[in-house]
Amino acid sequence: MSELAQPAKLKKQVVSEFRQSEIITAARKVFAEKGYVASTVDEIAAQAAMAKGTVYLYFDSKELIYNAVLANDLETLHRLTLEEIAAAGTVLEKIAAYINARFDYCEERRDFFRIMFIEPFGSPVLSKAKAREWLREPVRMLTVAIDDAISTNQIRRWPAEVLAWTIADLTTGALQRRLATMPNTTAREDADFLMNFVYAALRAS
Amino acid sequence: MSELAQPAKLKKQVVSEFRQSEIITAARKVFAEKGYVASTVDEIAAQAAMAKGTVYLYFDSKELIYNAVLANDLETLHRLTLEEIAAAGTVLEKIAAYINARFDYCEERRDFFRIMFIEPFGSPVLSKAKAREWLREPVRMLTVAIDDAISTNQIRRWPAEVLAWTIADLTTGALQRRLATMPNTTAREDADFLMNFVYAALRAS
Amino acid sequence: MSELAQPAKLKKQVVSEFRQSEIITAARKVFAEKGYVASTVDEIAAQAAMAKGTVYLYFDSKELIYNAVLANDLETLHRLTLEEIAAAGTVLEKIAAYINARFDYCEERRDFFRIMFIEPFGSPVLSKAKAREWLREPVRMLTVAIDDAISTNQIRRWPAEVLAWTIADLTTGALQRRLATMPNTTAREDADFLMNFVYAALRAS
Amino acid sequence: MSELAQPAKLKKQVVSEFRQSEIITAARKVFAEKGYVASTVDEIAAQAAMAKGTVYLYFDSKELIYNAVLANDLETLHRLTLEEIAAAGTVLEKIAAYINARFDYCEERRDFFRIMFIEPFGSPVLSKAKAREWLREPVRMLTVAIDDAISTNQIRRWPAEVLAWTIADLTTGALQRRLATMPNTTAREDADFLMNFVYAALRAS
DNA sequence: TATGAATGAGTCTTCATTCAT
DNA sequence: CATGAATGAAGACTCATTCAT
Repeated sequence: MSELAQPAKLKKQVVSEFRQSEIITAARKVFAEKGYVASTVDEIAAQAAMAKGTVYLYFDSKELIYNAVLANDLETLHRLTLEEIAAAGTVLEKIAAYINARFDYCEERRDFFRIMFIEPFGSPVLSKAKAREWLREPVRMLTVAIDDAISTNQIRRWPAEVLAWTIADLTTGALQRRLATMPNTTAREDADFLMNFVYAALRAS
Repeated sequence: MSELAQPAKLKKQVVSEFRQSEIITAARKVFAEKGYVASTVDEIAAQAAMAKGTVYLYFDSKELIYNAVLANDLETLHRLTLEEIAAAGTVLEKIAAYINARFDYCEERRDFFRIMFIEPFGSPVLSKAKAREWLREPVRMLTVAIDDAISTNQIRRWPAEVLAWTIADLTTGALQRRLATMPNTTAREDADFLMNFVYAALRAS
Repeated sequence: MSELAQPAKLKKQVVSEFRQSEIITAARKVFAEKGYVASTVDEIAAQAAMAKGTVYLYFDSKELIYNAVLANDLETLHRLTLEEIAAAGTVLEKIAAYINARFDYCEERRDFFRIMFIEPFGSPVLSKAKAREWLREPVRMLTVAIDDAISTNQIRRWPAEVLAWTIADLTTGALQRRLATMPNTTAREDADFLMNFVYAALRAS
Repeated sequence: MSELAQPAKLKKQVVSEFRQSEIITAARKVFAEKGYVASTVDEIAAQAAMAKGTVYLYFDSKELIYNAVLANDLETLHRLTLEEIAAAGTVLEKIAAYINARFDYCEERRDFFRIMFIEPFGSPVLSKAKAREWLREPVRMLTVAIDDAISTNQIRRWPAEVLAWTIADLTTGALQRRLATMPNTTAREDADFLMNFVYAALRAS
């Protein structure tokens, strides 16, 4: 019985997680199109091809669905970003790693980024402050790398933290622009431009 | 009598405009805190210290209040930005003019900028696309100036339009950061940093 | 002073009554177009070319305006109808008097009749029951005349009261039809038809 | 399983239709008492013993509820009237058919008739003109029958169409009177009276 | 007396959440 | 577990009535 009980429980969990991910996927799409407030649980349920009541079996509220959508991608993005930065060697490579990680994930998860940029920061669900939290760590890694590079005279003496945030801003701005318009440049070109731009500034004597 | 008749009529208009501006001011604050959807006309009325019905005497709908709030500041910002850029001489000065105009107005109209950055682009009222419209003209002016400077070899050969948009991104990003957090740098410092950063990149050989 | 006081007071009354009749005239037009509920006091004031507050100086509520409008015409119509019937000699003439009085007044006071026929009888202001009250007296006069004519064998033996009400129905129906459509017959023709129709029935052996 | 699947779907439809008819029944009563404008959706919901939201599950707006109420009975009445007239042989029988059809349905559907007679013709939902539309066809049938009878000298030479409308007026008037007062005559007596009255007029030499 | 700006109660409609089946 | 019908709280907007000028 114990041999069966465990798997049974696991199976149940697996099913539950599968349902949750179905809902998250559906919700991501809906939220990306309309934003949090304008999206209805009905639409999410329809998109997930299940009944509204079923959605509430797996999430206690619309807000928690939203949080789950964000947490899901935000954590992945966060982890990827950190890994790429950590793996990079020089400060320039680390900066490139940051920019590329964001661009790559944006390509892959267009809907998620749309939500990130759509959502008001007065929203009940995603305070811009909280979103900024998630940037703090990669930015700190860049800051450290920049500080390091400055102290070894590899790059010009800039205020490291502000510079790191600025790199984040540049990246965010470029991605937003890509999402909001029909861009006539490729993501690669945009990313390359950003890197060249930053490099140029850093090396400037 | 004719001396009195005219002012009487004017007085009415003045009062009406004053009421409208009271409402706009109140609405700006409320919208800045909660965004368009989460704000209620009741709250706006309360903030303006008048009854809901009174608000509807001066604006036909919540959406029109919102439009008025934005139009009011957006046009001023737009005009100021264009004027400053036009008045500036060199490309570097024009870039500085753009950045400074935004920073100055942001200091002055913190609530307005909050709305600008809060509002979802799926919002019924302010599509991000439309907001971007307002940037198009100043960006074009910068683009022209940059192109010009490139062709006379004053600055390094960058893709002018992308560069101009990037400058806008940088500015927007820095302002957003200031609004979202309790900044420990002054606006002046932030603006100066941005300009130095851009200058450095432009001059880079 | 007493010589002046009286006329002064009278003058005031005259002005007041004039104002009231201005409002009644305006209200009659508005009510005729939209019915009681859909008409606003604003519209009535505008039609009367005075401020809304002024209207409330002379009437305490919208409902009282409505009552005044009806009372005004209803009493006139009532009086006219009774007079005409009383003045007529034979039963046939009395019936003709009833029909003609209604047709004539409808021509003259189209708006009033519109209101009479527009207004729902669940309306807070004019219960159909009350409107029917006003018919009771002329109908009774017809009933008496009919009874009389029957007892002297001038006309066929009909149930007098029902017949009288039926004559009223016929008249009302014809007038409603005239008001609701663009009639291609004259009022005279319609009235004559009704009279012939009734006469035919009465004389039928 | 297929035996069960079908009925399951049908059951849902049946329930839905039952709900709709519950709402229509409740709404008919409320509208009959107060007219369209003065009736609130809250009252309809209360009368139907359900929550307001439930009403909106089955009808998209108050106006559509009203339309459903009318369509429901108006079409039935119309169909019944036409059938009865068509089934009748002589012109007198056709006229009797018209009058009887109306009287019968009025007995059966008192509330519906109340609405028909209540509603202002300035109402957004039932213009008197539209209500008159529904009379056009039965009246035309009577007109044809009358014309026919005249050309074969069965009845006196009356203007056929006006006569037909007059018969409709008589009927409507009598029904209104019955609804507005506590009649001390039976419907049968009233209907018989009308028919005798019309017959008398028609046969008059 | 005349004005019309101000008020706020009342109505339709939407939608997150619950719960009986 | 799954369903989706039912609920009712909340919000935009209207308009009869009041009142300061």
